[in-house]
Amino acid sequence: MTPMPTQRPYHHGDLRAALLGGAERTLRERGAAALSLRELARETGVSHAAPGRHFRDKQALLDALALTGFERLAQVLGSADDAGLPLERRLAALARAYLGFTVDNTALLELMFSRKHDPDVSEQLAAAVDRSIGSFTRLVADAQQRGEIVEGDPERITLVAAAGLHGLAALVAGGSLPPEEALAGLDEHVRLVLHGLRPR
Amino acid sequence: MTPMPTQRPYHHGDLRAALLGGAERTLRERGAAALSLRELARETGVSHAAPGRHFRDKQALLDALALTGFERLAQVLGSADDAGLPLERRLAALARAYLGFTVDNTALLELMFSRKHDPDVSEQLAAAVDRSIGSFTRLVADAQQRGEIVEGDPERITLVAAAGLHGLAALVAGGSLPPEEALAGLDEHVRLVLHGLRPR
DNA sequence: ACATCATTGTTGACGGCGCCTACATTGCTG
DNA sequence: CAGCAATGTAGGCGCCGTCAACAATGATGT
Repeated sequence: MTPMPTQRPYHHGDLRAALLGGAERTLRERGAAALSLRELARETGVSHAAPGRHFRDKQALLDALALTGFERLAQVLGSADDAGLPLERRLAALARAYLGFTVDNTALLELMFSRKHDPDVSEQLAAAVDRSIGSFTRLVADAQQRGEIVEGDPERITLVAAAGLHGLAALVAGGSLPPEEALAGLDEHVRLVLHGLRPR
Repeated sequence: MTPMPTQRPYHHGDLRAALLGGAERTLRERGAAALSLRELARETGVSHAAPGRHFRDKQALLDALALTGFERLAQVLGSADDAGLPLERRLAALARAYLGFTVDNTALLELMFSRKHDPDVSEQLAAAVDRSIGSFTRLVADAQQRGEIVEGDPERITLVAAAGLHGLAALVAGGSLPPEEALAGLDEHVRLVLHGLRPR
């Protein structure tokens, strides 16, 4: 008979998902630098080479994590966007959602924007990114159509609107800006982006 | 006699500086992940444990690099700031300097904002950061005094002005935004930050 | 049903890494 | 010029990522 009946069967069943889950856990708890494939394998209860069957190398695992990150971000932003809201409140809601995601997933966010991605996955990644910023794109398009914001290349406008937000997110993710401070000043931040720094 | 008269003497002379220089070189050429203390020691012509005499551990070396980065950034921004310029051009010059530094030192910039710094160096680091954003602080203070921008907490105003810029820098450093694109749209970006997205 | 084969897991090994300890050489200081 | 602190060397430890060879399993076609 098998030595230990409580052992999982030889085949795990869904090792890939288990690895991704475990990886995101340590990512959240101890950061990306602390992520080791061997430790991950140990925690998941498989041999140290098992992860290699599902991810060509460590970077492939990180790429997969980044991809799921963008998908979740796209979903968060998508459900936070309410086209019925007045412009300023609509943008503020999006901003709050984005910063909330950042605060809850700092290490993941760093990963998502870290440039080391395999060209193979870059396509999927680019698509996921598009879906993520899609909420901002829609907001800008709507507002322009209603004449509520300046005309001009919508892509650039979106970039201006999103860059400020991403700057805050990057500072928070990097530890240079306390999350509370970023969240507290958000409404004011949105107001200033819309109305500009010049006096009325 | 010594086996090889062309060899450096037993003591290097200024190993610490040599290590920092070599480290920044590989940082620039192959990124932070590719930086290995042993390889660095090899390239510098010392034994693999020699770096340990000057940097407690790898993170200490990275911290020192980040510190020099902030000092150089502060200098770049300082000499790019011309208090005599009209507001918009003055801000644009600062923005261009910041983004230029980012493009020329992408990996270093990532390091500078990466949160993993030893509390011991964090003080020095914070001071260097203050000197870096000092240029923006001064600009905001001057402009407020002249009534050229809105009143209110100068720190928050500075944050709004700098966050948009840092967002662009972070996207460039992370590889999500091509440098040319960021630089090309800079003037427009500055204009929109000052005047806001709302129509006049 | 069952042989065959692709998939998925295991074991063992290799070289590289960061870091530590013990020791060697050098420069400084009294 | 003796002694000591600073600086470099040699070797070893445990961990890492990756690879190759092998084992178990599940799926497929007849």
